[in-house]
Amino acid sequence: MADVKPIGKALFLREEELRRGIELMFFAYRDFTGEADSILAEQNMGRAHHRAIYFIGRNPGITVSDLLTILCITKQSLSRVLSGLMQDGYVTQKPGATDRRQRLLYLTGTGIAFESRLTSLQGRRFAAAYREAGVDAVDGFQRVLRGLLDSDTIDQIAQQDQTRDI
Amino acid sequence: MADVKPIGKALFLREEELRRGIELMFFAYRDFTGEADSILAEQNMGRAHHRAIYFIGRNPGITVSDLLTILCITKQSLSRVLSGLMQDGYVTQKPGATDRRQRLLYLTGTGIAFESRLTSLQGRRFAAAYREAGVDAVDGFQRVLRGLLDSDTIDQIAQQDQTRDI
DNA sequence: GGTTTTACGTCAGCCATGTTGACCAATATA
DNA sequence: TATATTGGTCAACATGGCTGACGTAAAACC
Repeated sequence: MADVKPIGKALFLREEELRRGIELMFFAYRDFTGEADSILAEQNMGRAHHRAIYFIGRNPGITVSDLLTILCITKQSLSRVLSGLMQDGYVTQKPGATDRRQRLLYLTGTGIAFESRLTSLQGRRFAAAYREAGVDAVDGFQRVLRGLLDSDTIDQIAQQDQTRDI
Repeated sequence: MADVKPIGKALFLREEELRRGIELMFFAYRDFTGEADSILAEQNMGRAHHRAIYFIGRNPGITVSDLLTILCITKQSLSRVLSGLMQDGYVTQKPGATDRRQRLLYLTGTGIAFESRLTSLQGRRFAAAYREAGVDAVDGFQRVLRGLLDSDTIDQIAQQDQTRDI
């Protein structure tokens, strides 16, 4: 029976492997974010706050519209989160030097400390996974993840890298 | 200057690599789920429905409590989603043969077709990423993702695999 | 056989985070 | 000066998490 339909068997294995990838993505993302989520909850924040803090910390002086482009949410959703973060003293803004309509976003000292706490937590998880899996695995991991991206996202990441390297 | 603090430099590269992982996870997960999200939206469903449909399809006859264990959400959250799915004819339940308190969950024909549509969409994305990245990369990808999991999740996945192989 | 535990459902209400649409102010630019 | 852009804000809504309380049927146990 097993030898009669080698093609069917191959397809079955293929689907099984694809499902394994889908499921691993789900579980890994959940566990990866879960740890940070509980720290955020202590400060009455959610993932939306985390994302804003992370990308402001990563791109100090980023404009609101650039942050919107990265996060792919509406202005209103971001605005709500940002007002909270500014009120609680994690983020400050200052008008753009050339274009004074822009409000460039920065983390405060508190914000920097908090970002660092969250990122090192997630970083430790990654470091452990990388260490277990080995260097070659890390390369493969990143290659596959990049392959999962929309082409828009790829462009966007490339652009961000350029901006940082100036 | 670059040669004076090789350790600092190494740490910088390390942090940069960890951040790259964190960001790739965020973008890849978003893009990976985004495509399915828009199909789900057409049927007035969200990701919660997708997860339920997926895991019921993957484990036909699963009990509500086992599904809760997989999803890690509250009974009430799942209940809301399941009632909707049963009302709309994607899912049916039947009492357990040995334990009649249990309500074993199954996809209907409609449910199977819908699950298949969503999974093949996500599967195609994975297949493309796997193809681009190569076989070794896929192995590395899966090893790193498994390294990101909580130990509870690892046990849980192992147990699911056993159940399916019976 | 009676008690306790388990599996599941349901009602009410809260919160975070996403959405749309409309509208306003300041400023840059053609 | 007219128009476009950047950003904020208000109202209203949906989804999907959560808690707590309570009910019911069936299984398990003493």
